Amino acid sequence: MRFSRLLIPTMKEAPSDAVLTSHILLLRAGFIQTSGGSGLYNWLPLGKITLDKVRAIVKDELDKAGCNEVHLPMVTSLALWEETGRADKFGKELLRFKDRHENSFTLSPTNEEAMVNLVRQTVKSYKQLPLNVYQINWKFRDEVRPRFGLMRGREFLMKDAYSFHATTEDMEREFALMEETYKKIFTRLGLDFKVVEADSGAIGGAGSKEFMVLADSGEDTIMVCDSCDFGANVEVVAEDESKCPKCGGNLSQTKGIEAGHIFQLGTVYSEPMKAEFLNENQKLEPFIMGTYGIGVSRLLAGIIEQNHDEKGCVWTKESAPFKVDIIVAKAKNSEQMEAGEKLYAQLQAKGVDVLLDDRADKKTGFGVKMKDFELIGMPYAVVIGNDISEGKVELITRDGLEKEEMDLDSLVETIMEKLA
RNA sequence: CGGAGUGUAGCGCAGUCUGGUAGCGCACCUGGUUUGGGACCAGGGGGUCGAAGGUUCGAGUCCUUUCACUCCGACCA
Repeated sequence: MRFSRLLIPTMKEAPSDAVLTSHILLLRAGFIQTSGGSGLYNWLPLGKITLDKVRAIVKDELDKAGCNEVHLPMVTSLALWEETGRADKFGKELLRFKDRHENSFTLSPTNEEAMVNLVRQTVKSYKQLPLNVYQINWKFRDEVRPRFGLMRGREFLMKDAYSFHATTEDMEREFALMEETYKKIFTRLGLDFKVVEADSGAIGGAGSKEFMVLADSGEDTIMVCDSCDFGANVEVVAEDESKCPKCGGNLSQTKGIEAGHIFQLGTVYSEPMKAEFLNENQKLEPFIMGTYGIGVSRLLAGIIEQNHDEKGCVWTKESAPFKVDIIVAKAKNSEQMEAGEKLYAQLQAKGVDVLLDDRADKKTGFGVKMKDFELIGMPYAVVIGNDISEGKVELITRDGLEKEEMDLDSLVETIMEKLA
């Protein structure tokens, strides 16, 4: 895409009410903007592109693991919530309203009931099991205190998956598969993370694990073992405990952002909702369930909390809105502009997501383009400037801001190697 | 929900104590000069000062009420 045609309102100064690094940078770099209410954000073009990239990675790995993507309405009948008693349990966080016929509804904060409803009216036999259905959809929680930008908004994008099984053993197999799948997703996104034992909270069920993006700004405190892979939220391990319950090693405390959470549910939803299937002995049994969530929009905040410097965002390769920013230093110089256009077409032909900074207005000089590149944080920039007459350009790596002079002839090849 | 703050142009702020015609920087528009690190000069547009009520000849400023937002806490897939 062309910078001149994209709405990218970068700012020198951030709104004074933003305190968290990721919040400040995402606002300043023009990814999101406030939308007139606490915890509500407009997703501007760069933010939408990036969110879609992260979403695509989540979808790709889930589909490979055999999950079925579906879409449920954001508006759920309150009657479903009353079947499990969670209408009361969720309290005011559940935003309720009535339609013109005075029927009660809610904006979905999570969808256990709705998904169980989908399955109970579709799946009748053990032969249809196991089944893992998911959606990536906007959720709404009327948080007591929304804060920190995308970290705790009221509206947020969440991937919520639900698995249905005939036996506990099969559910545990799926739980392990989801843990591996989540590890692949977090690894592809370039995140430093830790899987920890967690409390099941309002969702209920037996075992649960959280995927923590390690960051000092995280809202959760976790205990990690220095000699094995054990980790736990302080909710489930005493904070003063110093020995690992698994191997006896030393525990130390750190902070994390909860970006994923997987649960072994059992029948806590299927029983009250009478979601049952016929087993091979022709007997009705409730589904054994698991549920698996990822805060997709929160992941963006997590990526930036972990990857930034004093100049701006440093997106990881798979999350970046564009992989390469072509900076045409003087857009009115036809030699530079033509070289930029040619490189843009070449990279596009190779399937590289590339941004051409073709801005030619007199306010937007070389300095502005560089500052925007650094603030937005694409992995690479190619500067096409005065040396183009000798066939030379500059390649800048955002992480570390290392610059190297390159021959334009071999540039595409070099970039493809770096992106591989 | 408890505690602490803040609301003045798109963003950052001054002005409020001590009432007297609404200001500054950035951004935006016009013209010119610039052009490898957020340029310069000149001119210009944009405001019911969060809202309502009150005091006063006169309120951004004083009083009352209210709303919104932020931070700390409690809460939280």
